Amino acid sequence: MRLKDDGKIEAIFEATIALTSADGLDGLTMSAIAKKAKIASGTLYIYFEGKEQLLNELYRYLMLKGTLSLLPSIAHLPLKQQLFAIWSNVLKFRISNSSQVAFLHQFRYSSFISEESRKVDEQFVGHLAAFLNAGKKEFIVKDMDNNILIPLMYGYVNNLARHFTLKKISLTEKIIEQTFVVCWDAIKA
Amino acid sequence: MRLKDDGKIEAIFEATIALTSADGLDGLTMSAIAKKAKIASGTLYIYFEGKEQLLNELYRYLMLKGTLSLLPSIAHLPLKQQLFAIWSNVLKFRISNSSQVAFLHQFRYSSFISEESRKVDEQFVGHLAAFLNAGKKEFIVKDMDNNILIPLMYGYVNNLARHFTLKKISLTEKIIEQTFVVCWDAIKA
Amino acid sequence: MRLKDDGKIEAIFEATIALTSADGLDGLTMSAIAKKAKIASGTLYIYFEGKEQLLNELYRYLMLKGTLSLLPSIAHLPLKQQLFAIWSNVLKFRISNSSQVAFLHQFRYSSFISEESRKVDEQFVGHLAAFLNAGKKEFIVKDMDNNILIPLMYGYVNNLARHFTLKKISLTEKIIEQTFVVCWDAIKA
Amino acid sequence: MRLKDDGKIEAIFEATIALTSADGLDGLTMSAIAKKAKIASGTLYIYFEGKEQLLNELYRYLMLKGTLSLLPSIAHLPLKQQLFAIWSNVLKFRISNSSQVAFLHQFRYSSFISEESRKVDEQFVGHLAAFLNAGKKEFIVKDMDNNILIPLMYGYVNNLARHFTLKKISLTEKIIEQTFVVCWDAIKA
DNA sequence: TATGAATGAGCCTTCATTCAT
DNA sequence: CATGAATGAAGGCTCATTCAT
Repeated sequence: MRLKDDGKIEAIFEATIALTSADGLDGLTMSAIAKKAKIASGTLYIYFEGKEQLLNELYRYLMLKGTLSLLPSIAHLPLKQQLFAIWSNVLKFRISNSSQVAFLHQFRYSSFISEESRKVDEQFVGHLAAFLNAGKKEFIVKDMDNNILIPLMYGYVNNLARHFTLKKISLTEKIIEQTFVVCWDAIKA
Repeated sequence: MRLKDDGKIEAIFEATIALTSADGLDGLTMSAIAKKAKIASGTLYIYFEGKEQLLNELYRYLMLKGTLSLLPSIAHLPLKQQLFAIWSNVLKFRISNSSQVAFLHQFRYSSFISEESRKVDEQFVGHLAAFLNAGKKEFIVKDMDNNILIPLMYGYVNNLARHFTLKKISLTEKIIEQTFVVCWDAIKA
Repeated sequence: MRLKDDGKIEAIFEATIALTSADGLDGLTMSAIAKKAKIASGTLYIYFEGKEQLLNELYRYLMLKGTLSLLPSIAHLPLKQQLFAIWSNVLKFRISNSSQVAFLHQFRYSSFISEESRKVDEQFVGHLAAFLNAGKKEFIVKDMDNNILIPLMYGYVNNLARHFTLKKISLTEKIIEQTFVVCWDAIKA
Repeated sequence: MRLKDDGKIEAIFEATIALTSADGLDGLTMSAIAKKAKIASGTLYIYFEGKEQLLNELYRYLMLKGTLSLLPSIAHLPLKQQLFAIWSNVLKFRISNSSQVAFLHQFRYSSFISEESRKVDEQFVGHLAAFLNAGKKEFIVKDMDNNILIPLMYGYVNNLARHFTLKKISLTEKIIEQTFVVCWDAIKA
C-alpha cells in the first residue's frame, strides 16, 4: 500500500463501504469498487495487494478512526460519566455512519477477516474491560466476569445501531440517555 | 421409484451449516454442500430451487425449529420466571449450536436474505415485545419504548453466544443466572 | 421402439412438435416432452433409445405420414395435373400443420439428424425427379438438370409455407392456383 | 494498455461460423468458440454480452455485409438485368460461403433470434418487393401479390445454395444463368 | 411397464488478478 | 503510475440418462 495518498485510498474505501452497504459483501467486486472510485480496476492492485488486504485494511481503518478514536475520553470525570461520554459517542457515530457499520458487521463474520484484524476488536474490548475493572474496584460495577458484562455493552450498541438504522428511527438526546440508563442498570452493582 | 427422502434435506442443511461455519458464507459452494451431504450436485436442485432458496429455507428452519420453538413457555409462571426460562433456553441453544448461530449471523447480513425471511426475525421480536408490554403493565419493566429494550435482549444473547463460542467458554448454570441478572437489571423498572 | 402403441408414442410426438414449434429445438428437453405427454421422463426411454432417436423417428414419421403420403397420386392424369394435385396437397398440408413444419425445418438443420433420416428427403426428391424426367420426355418441362429444377419446387413450397405461417395468411384455392402458376411457369419448357 | 482489437471480433465470428457449420448450432459452446478463436473464454464477454447477443450480432453482420450489400446495384440497367445481377451476386455469395449460410439457416430457426434480428430479413424482403413492384408497373412481372412472388425468389436461392453445398456441386456461369431463367420465367408476366 | 428421484458431465458466465501499453 | 483488455479457474445450474422401486 502506497503511503503517498492522493485521496485515491479514501475514494476506494468510500466506494467499498457504499457498495457493501448497498449490495452486501457478497456481490462486492473489485471492478465495481474501481468503477465507483473512478479508477481502473488495475489501479486497485497498486494500492492494495488484493481484495482480502483491501477489506482488512478498511476494517482496521474504520475501527481505528471510527470507533477507537471515540474512547480516549476525559479521564478526570467520574467513571459513570466517562462511560456515558463513550456510549453517546459510539452510538451517535454508529448510527450516523450506518453504511460503515453495515460493512463492519458483514466483514467481521466473513471469511476475509485476518487474524490481525480480529485483534483490533480486542483492543476495543480491552478498553471496555479496563473501565469495568475500575468500576468494580469502586464497587459501582457488578462484580462479575467481564465475559459476562462486555457482551452486554458490545451487543447492545451493535444491535441498537442496527435496529435504529433498519427502522429508520433517528437518534435523540433523550433516546441516548434512556439507552444509557438501560446499559448502566445492567452493569451497575 | 425412489421417494423423495426428507433425510436428504436434513443432510443438506447440516452440510450447509457446517461448511458456512467453517469457511464462511462466502466460499460456500453448491458442489461443496452436495459433496458433504453425499449427494450429487444436481440433486440439490430437486429439493431446492437454487442456492438462495436453500439458504433462506435453512434460515427459516433454524429460526423456527431452533429459536422460536423455545418461546411458548409456561404461561402460568410469573413474568420474570417466564423470561428466565426463555433466556436460559435460547442461550443454551445458541451456544450448544454455535455452527447454526454462525450461519444465522452470516446469513442475516448477507444479500441472500429474502424479505420473507426477514419477517421471521420480527416474529421473535414480536414475542419479546409482548413480554415487555406485559411487564410494563405490571410495573416491573421499565416504561420505555420497545425499540430501546428489545435491542438489549436481542443484542445481548447474540453477542453472548458469539463471545462464548469464540472464546470457547462453556456455559454453566451459574453463568446463565448471572447473565440473566444483568439482563433483568437492564430492563426492570 | 415398442410396436405395441398405447397412443403414448403419438402423445410423445405431439408433445415434441408442440414444444419445438413454441420454444425452438434448443430448449427442447426430454422432461418437458414427458410432462407435456403426461408420462414420466423415464418412460421416454422405454419407447426410444434417447433424444436423438426420438427426434429422428419423429422426423421420418412426419415425412412419411405427412409429406410422402401425398405423393402417390392419380397416375392416369396428365403430368401437369398430377403435379398440381401434389402441389396443392403438399401446400395445404404444410400450412395447416405449421407446427410440424417448424419442427421439420429446425430438425433438418440440426446436428441431431442422422444419415438415415437425410435419405428420407431424397425419397421425396426422387419422386419429384421422376415427375420432372417424365415431363422432360414429353417436352413440357425445361430440359435442365434436376439439381436446378428441384430446389425451385422444394424451396418454393417450403418458403411459401413458412411465409404464410409467419404472416398468418390463410390459404385459399385462388392462392394455391396462383402459386402453382408461378411454379409451373418456372419449370415448364 | 491493450486496446480492444477489432480483429478479435472477426476471429470470434469466424470461429462461430466454422463451428456451427461443422457441429450444428446445438453443440456450439462458448468455450469452443473461444478456443477456436484463440482467446480465453472470458474474453468473449468483453466483446459480447453473452451467447445470445454474440449470435444475433453475427447474424446481422452476415446479413448486412454479406447479403444486403449485394443489393444496391446498378440502377441504370433495365430491371431484368438488375435482378440478374442481384441473383448472380447472392447465389455466388451464398454458395462460396456455405458455412455462413449454414449458420444463417440454423440461427434463423433457433430460439436465439431476437425481434430486432428478424427485421433484418424484412429489409431484404423489402428490397425484393420494390423490384417486383417496379416490374409490375412495367408489365414485365406477374401482377400477383408479393406474398406469392417473394417466397419463390427467397426460397429458391436458399434451397439452391443449400442443395449445391450438400451435393458439392460447384457453381458455373452456365448454372447461374439457367437458374435465373427458371426464376425469371416464374415471375415474369 | 412405469415412475421420477438421482446422477454428474458440461454449459454459460463471473470476477480476482495479471500484463501489455 | 495508470489503464482496462485479457485471462482462466471456478461457480451455479441444466438436463440427458440411469436406476431403485
